[in-house]
Amino acid sequence: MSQTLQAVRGMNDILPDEAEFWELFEDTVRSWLKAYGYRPIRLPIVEPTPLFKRAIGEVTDIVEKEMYSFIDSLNGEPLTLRPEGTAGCVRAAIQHNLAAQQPRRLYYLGQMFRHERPQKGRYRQFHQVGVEALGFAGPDIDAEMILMGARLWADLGLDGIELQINSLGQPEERAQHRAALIAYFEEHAELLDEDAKRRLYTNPLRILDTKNPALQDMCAAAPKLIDYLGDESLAHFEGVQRVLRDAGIPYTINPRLVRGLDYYNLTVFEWVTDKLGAQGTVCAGGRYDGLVGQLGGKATPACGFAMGVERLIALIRESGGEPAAPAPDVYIVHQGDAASRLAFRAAEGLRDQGLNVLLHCGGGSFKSQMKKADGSGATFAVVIGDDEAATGEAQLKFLREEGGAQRKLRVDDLAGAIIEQLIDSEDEEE
RNA sequence: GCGGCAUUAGCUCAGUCGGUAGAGCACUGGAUUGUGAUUCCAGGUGUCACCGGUUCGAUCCCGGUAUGUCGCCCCA
Repeated sequence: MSQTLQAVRGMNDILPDEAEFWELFEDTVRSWLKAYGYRPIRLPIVEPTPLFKRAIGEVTDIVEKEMYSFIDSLNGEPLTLRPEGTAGCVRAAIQHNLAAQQPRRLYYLGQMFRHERPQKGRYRQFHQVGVEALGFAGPDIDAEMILMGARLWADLGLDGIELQINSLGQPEERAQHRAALIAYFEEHAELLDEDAKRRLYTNPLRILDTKNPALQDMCAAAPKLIDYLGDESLAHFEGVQRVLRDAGIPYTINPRLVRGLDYYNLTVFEWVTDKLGAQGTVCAGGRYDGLVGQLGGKATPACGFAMGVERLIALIRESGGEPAAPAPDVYIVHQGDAASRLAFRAAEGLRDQGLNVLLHCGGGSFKSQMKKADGSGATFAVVIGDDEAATGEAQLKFLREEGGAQRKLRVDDLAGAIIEQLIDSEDEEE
């Protein structure tokens, strides 16, 4: 294995077997999004670096140490490979006034980049489906987004994905809580470990997430954000929960659920599985009412979430999902110049009728060609040799049974015969 | 970014107490010079991840690097 000809660490090739599986996944996702009225938006992978600093927050891990940022050597512009999708989506919405007249439901799908240490479910280039709703203020859209998740898991045949929700309140409520929290931790400074000390003034909420057992009792008694929420925030949170209860969606309120990005307020939620090891969050999001204004747009309430495609696909695999390799309807076997010319004509004629056709290329004996025909999974083989070519005919052989029947037909009659038999066998299956 | 474990054929893996390596699957050809999946026969397709050290000799021992993996961190 040469060291120079390798993909960049943490950036994976998705080979055909896997890629077909991805396409099936994407088909499911697109029709699911359509069912909720979401429309696609396609955004650049590269954005100006300041966009992410302003949107995500200067002191977050993402911005501090995980972004692929560089200076465009041709014009000196600071650019960054997008580490998440919301910032770019909001930038586009502001630039094109998307939410000015009416609320918008938008989605996108594509790669994101973060320079983290690769691990299962965590790669440097990874893919997300992002879903954003701009211009909706009430808890109804938050709740609908959560219901969407539940439906998608069902559509994908997944279970055991658990919902956690929390409310971060409004910035001023968070600020009060944060001050109280820092004061509380300062009182217990002698208990704090190095990690906690590092975060004390940058991201004290994260201390609550500690896995250090020595800190957990102290954290359990720390000031709770929910006690700092005002009536409006509490009502919003209750509004979300009422829809969840009506829909019969089980959830747990996780007061320690904090987002890694600064722009969230009010509702935050996460869908988590315990089947993927350390990277168990497959979908997460929340409300970000301040972001549009913060990025220079007219104040617009907003809510969104993102799903990790690699993680969901790993989970589908974990649950026994296997891609059914798509097989052609027909494999055309041929030998000799005249036969080859007739084979091309036959292949295009069959494709005209909507059939999927693999035309054998590369020569070889009938025997080896028949092996490839079988290996392709095709339902039929069409065999054309000198004899058939002389009369404009072809042998049509059914491959999906032992010693499959074979009959000679005019090339122009192949499509009709094949389609007829395909329909018959579909009827039998039903 | 930190720590543990791993890396042998296209794939899944075995093996060599240090003497340059094997199985299954897959693949190629043949068993009827025009027919597959079954069966039989033949074929190894490999820088034993890379670089260096120890040694008469290293795939094996040691060090470094790369990549993967598990956990930490972080997060989708």
